[in-house]
Amino acid sequence: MASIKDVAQRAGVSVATVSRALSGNGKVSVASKQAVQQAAKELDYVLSYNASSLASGRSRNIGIVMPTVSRWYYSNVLQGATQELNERGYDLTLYNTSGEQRHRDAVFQDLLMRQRLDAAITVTLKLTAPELHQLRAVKKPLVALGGLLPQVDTIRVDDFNIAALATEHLISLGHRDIGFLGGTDEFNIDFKLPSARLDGFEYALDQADIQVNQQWLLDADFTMTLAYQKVRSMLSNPRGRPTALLCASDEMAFGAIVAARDLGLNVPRDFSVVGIDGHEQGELFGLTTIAQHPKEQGEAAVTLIMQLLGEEAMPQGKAPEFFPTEFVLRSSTAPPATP
Amino acid sequence: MASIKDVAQRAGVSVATVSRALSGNGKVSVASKQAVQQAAKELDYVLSYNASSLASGRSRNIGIVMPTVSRWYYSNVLQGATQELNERGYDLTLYNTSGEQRHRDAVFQDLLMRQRLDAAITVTLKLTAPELHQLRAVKKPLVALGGLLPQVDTIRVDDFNIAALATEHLISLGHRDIGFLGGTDEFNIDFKLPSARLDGFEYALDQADIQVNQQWLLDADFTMTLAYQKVRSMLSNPRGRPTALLCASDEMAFGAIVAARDLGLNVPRDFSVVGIDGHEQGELFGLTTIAQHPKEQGEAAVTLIMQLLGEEAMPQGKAPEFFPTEFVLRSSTAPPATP
DNA sequence: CTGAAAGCGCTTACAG
DNA sequence: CTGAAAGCGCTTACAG
Repeated sequence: MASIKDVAQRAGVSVATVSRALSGNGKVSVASKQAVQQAAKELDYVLSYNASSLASGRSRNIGIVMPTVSRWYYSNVLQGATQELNERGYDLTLYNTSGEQRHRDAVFQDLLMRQRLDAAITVTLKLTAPELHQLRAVKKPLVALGGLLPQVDTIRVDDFNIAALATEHLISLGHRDIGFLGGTDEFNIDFKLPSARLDGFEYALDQADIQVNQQWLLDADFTMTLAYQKVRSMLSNPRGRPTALLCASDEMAFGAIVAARDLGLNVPRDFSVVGIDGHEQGELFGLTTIAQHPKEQGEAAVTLIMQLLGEEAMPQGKAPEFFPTEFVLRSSTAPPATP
Repeated sequence: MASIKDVAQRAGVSVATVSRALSGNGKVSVASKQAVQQAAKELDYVLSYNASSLASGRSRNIGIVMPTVSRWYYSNVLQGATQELNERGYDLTLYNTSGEQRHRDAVFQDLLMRQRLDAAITVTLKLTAPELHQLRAVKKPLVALGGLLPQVDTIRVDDFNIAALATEHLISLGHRDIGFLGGTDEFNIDFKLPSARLDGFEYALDQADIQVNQQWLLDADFTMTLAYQKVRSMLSNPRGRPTALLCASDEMAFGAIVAARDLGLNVPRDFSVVGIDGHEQGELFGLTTIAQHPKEQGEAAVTLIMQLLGEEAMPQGKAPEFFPTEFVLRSSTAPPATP
């Protein structure tokens, strides 16, 4: 591999001039610049970023840590973040904490600790105290997406109010028998969000003087398949079923809709369903939902990182506390059929 | 930040010994090792990977380039690859070529060219000649997943035979009026796979002396939503509709099934549907499909990379030409209703 | 605008 | 088992 020395020699200038010509830092005469560029091209010169980073102290590399990448929310966050970063000439290094504990430990103890990053983004991760300590030891900017980390800049939607709003929508349509399909405890441990959504749901019911029916409080793993089973079972209960259901994710809402249909129920006439997410497939299912725009959340995290790195101006005024969401009214909700 | 010098000083040894103790390369006495580890811990020492990589020539960092990450196939490949890499103590750097051309150029001209990688994986990318030249200039191992790159180790499924097999399944059930829902030209340009699937479909029909009905050759963008529209339109055609449909992706097959149901058709009695992918939701839709295990493809790509890097032993015998797939028979296919 | 030189923080023959 | 030292390939004050 040609190094900067080879280029300098061929162009008849010093390595300092090559560095300046190629990086754009500092003044270089047009003639030198051209000579350098030509020499670099002829030699297929490729800059060593390790050397460059070591010398300059900047890596132009951002880390992102998430519990999985193969789910809708995460892959969309990643799509947004990677596009924004690549566009700015930054690399994105991906860390996945899924799998065994040993695996997660490796990420925090080794991978993230190697100073290759200018900053890091964590997505819906609840870190242990030692993990947070380790992350801080790197002394780089940190942004949390979705989860709430102590003393870390956070971008997140208002889960409580989203759930309350969706519930109020159902109540205002006339529903009083309303179920909730949230996440299992497993998810609450890591993400904390399903419980905020449940809280919002219960708050809205309480405000309307409606009792929560414990039988209609379900949980699943955010997938369509398990949601289908749970909802189908609930709807088959001969002792009564709700007329509406709030789901903590759109994919679970799809499962709920399919389950209702398979039982011969008409959605929304016999059974209303609301989701939370804004999944593309929601259109096909006619799903009423609250869109949270994960791709834009990923972009926003990158923008915030750039501001913390001083690469971009801080916005004037105070940052909004919550990332904006949007109520999307479609055909899966309607007043309950009059008995 | 504490550097290796600080650790050496505190532990009362040389930097060489610190390096050996922490990396595990070379012999170190137990006493020295303990002193070093303790000093490192007390100082919150974090290794600089840039310095380490520069000195050793190895980055322990693999690049992966894909056209998007927010689609089922890609996010699963990524999930498999990142898990395998993290487990081996490797980083994964993600490049996304979606978006504007300028963006794609940036990835190939700048990001990938910076020698930060030990190797790279491209996923279903058809590279231009200059792009391939640039990638080669880096002189690192390269593995192609899904696409076929000249003179590059490739992992891919046998698209032609998969499609032929699925088609033969329908023919053997008694279908003769069979449609195909593939990818639009846009996808063929980048990926090349939809056309291989179409070829396999046509081959199977030809073998059975069945004429291809051009009216039933549809294309979409691999999403459920557009597939729904296309299939619904085809099924509504008063001049006749097929009794079965092969879809080049499971998500499109879901759209097809929903479209048929919305028109009052029974799947599979009135209309059989086969997919290609092995999407988790297939179970819920009862979709007969051919599973291609993208997560495992991602893992296999990593294993191959490790072999090329000499980190793992090459397998004995010749590598199989194609990545294995699996026929999954469920309830979306049946003999056509007798007219 | 340009070059010589120090320095970024490691790894690794080399000699002992 | 250990240390002194060269070297990895850049960037960037500094002096001109």
